[in-house]
Amino acid sequence: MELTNKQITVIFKALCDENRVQIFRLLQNGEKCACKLLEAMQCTQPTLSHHMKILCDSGLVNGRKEGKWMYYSISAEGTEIAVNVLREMTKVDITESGKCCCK
Amino acid sequence: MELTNKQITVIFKALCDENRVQIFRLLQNGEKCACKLLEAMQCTQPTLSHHMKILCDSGLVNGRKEGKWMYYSISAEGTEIAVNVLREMTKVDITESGKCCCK
DNA sequence: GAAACATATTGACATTTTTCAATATGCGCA
DNA sequence: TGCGCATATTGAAAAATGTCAATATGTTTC
Repeated sequence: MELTNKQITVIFKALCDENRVQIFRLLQNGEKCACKLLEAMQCTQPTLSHHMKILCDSGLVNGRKEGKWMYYSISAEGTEIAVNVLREMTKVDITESGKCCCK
Repeated sequence: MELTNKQITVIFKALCDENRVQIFRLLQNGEKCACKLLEAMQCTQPTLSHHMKILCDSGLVNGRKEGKWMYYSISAEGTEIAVNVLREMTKVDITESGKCCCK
């Protein structure tokens, strides 16, 4: 379960764009298909598709294909991992004696 | 305590860059001055300064000036806020009846 | 099979981000 | 005061990211 720094950035890149934050908001009340998301967003279909790819690659969103429709939802597992990673990397652990000194 | 989408992206942008992830790692065992961080990083001083600005602006890192030295540390409050924001925005809340349907 | 539809991919362009060299600022000390 | 050191800022170039029009892929229906 040890992620590289690179993998960590992939997770948080998902949350770095205002449009993608808005997409999370739209997914909070359940799974939505791409066309519904597109209606609500102010972007073109290829742009939405691009954002959904980044979201899915981050693991925070799941994609499910059903016929010609694509359904997206927030991933409970991905979310859990992201919270744990954030917690882990911001955890302060002062085991070394003393603090940094420059004098 | 309601953050805008823009403000949320500022928080997570801090975690979007491999160098900044590495900086978090360096700060995990306590406050460090800029010169110590610079020693450990593979970048120039202006680049480090730039990353530290982004980290401080995100609220995840605190900066403290002491004479000509600058000390940085992980912010417990900022970390707490970031975890809460992440939790909040990935929380699924199905209050609306039924799911999205495209047919 | 062909037409209609939903979504993905490609390629080009614009914007943002990262990086560094050069320079500025601010502090301590002789 | 003036020098040396630590850090910040500026400006420019390179790299990454976001965006769209055009096109491709895959699915359903007739």
